[in-house]
Amino acid sequence: MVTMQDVARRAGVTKQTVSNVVTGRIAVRPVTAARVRAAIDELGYVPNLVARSLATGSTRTVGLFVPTVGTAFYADLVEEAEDALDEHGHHLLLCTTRQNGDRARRHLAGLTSRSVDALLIAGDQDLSDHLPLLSEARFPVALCAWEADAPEQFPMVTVDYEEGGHLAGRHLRDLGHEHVAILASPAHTRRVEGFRRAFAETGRPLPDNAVHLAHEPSYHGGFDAAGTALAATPGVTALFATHDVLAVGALEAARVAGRSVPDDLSVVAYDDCPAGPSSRPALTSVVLPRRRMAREAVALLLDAAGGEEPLPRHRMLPPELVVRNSTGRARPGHAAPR
Amino acid sequence: MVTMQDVARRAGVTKQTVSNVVTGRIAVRPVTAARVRAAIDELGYVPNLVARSLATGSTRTVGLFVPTVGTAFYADLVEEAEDALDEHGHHLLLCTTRQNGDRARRHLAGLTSRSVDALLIAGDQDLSDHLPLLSEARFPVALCAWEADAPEQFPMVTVDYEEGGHLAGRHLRDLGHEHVAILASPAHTRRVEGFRRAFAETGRPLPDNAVHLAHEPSYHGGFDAAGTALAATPGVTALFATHDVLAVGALEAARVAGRSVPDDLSVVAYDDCPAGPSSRPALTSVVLPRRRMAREAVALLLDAAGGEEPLPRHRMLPPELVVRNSTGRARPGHAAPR
DNA sequence: CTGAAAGCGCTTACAG
DNA sequence: CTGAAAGCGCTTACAG
Repeated sequence: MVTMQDVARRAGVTKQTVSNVVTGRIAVRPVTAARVRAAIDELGYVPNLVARSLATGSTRTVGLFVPTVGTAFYADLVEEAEDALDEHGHHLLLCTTRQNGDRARRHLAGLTSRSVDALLIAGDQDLSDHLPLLSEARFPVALCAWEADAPEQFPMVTVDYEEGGHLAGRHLRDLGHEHVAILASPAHTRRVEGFRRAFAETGRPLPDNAVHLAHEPSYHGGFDAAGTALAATPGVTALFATHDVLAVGALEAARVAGRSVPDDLSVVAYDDCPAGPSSRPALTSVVLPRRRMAREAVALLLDAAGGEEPLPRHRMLPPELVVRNSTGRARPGHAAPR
Repeated sequence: MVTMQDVARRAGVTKQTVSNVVTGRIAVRPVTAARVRAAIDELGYVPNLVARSLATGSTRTVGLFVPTVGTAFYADLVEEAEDALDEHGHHLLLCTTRQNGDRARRHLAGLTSRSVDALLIAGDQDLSDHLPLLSEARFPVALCAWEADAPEQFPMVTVDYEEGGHLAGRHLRDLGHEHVAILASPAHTRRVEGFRRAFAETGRPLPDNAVHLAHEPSYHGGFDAAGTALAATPGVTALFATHDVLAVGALEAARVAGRSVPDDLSVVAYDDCPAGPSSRPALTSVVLPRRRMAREAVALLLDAAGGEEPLPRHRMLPPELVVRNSTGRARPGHAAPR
């Protein structure tokens, strides 16, 4: 391995000067700098970042916790975070927590001993119980894609999940739907709240039993929940699924039940995934600015790593409703009498 | 930050002894060890891995290059690699190359200066042109999920892509299909070769124009290619898509063309993705042992990082055909005369 | 089994 | 603008 010392010798200077031209921290006379650079090229010198890290305390590496990388949402988030990090010369240490508390804990220890500059935690599904542990982290921590109650102590950029639900509800309401069912994953309380609000604010709140919990966040979970919902209340004219995969299952359940979408039944989804636009019919869905969120979260994190107090500490990005072909006007004939 | 020296002072020993109990490299008298461990707990000492890395030369960190993390195949591969790495106390530096040669190159430099122990490159889509660069890597490199010609110099574990195509072809052939079309991504040459072989070996090779290239590896790419294929040769009774997403698009194209699957048309896919089992009808598909592949690749890589020569250097895992509901017997009525 | 010394490759004040 | 010295927190022979 060729070292800074080797370059110095070759260029006829001291290694301190080499360090100066490499880091650019202190200006070096142009002729000298050129000689040093030539020596670097000739020798193929590559700075040893672990030595630099030991001296400076910074590794230019950040950790990223995500529940999984197997959904379009988190896959996009990871890729965008990586891009943003790359632009700042940082690298990414990935940990997919996958509902495994021990792994998360072990990784946290690993990140600590590796002296990462900061840690970004995306998604609150797995980490809620580890929050106390995080207060002891020796590096800045930031949160993103957080749907549950946000711990005040960490900077965060997230999405207005509740407003997303509200958009979905208002859309259905404006289309004249009165009898609707909700297919929800247990963690999606905000989305459900927002959806309910859309109906409550016109004086027609949804009944408690409008919600049907999916036993798993998958096609089958959606299929089963939709089947139950349709059987329980035949008068239902619209379905709100708190996640796209649930909606795809719901589409099939509708077909099995002899309901045609959107004529006999409207379906609105949440968290746009690739299957959404390409399913039949294409799903109307709440879409979250996940890439933008990842990018802003990284900026926040890097600010914190640089010792700056990020302001504002908590950002909330707005969702959007993309109307496609799975929703239409309520057809009175199908609504059960109140 | 509490250091080894602090622990030593507290325990009344020298830091060398602390090092010995932490690493376990040299045995320490039980009473002493206990005293040291107590001091570690009291002080909350965490070993500084970057200092250790500088001294030992090993970072217990490996790099992973994947084309993307946005498909089920690579998402699973990443998660499994992470698990396998975790079991060996290693961490994962992720780089999704996304057809961006500059990023890959920049990351390679980053990994070099960070002194990773090794690099795993999954997928040959983006890296083929960077191979020469890799020979200069200062750490072991291993390959996996490699469909193109394998560079001999690197250890590798991959899947028999050709045999996967052959399985698909034999399945269709055995079902009596004679007039088939192939919807392919340009890079999937092995899959196509294997598929052709299944027909050639019975003396009825497929015509050159049986292949229809998808303009992009997506639902739309599959939809368009299938539309073209069906229009070009109305006598076709079966479609082979070299990727699941293409097959999902093909399913819709079949519907538009008034062909019902599997009665009027059989469709077989490749590279099982979640949409496969849940599409209508569920897709018959070639499935690759991606998790097993990731795991074996990590084992290979860690062997190499440990200085061992991995044997065998090249492993090829067998694919499987999962028969679901998108394939059935050829119905003579639909086949055009030869 | 324990202790004193040198070294890993860099950066950071501090004199010149 | 350049050079000599100390230090980042560990590990690794090497004596005792």
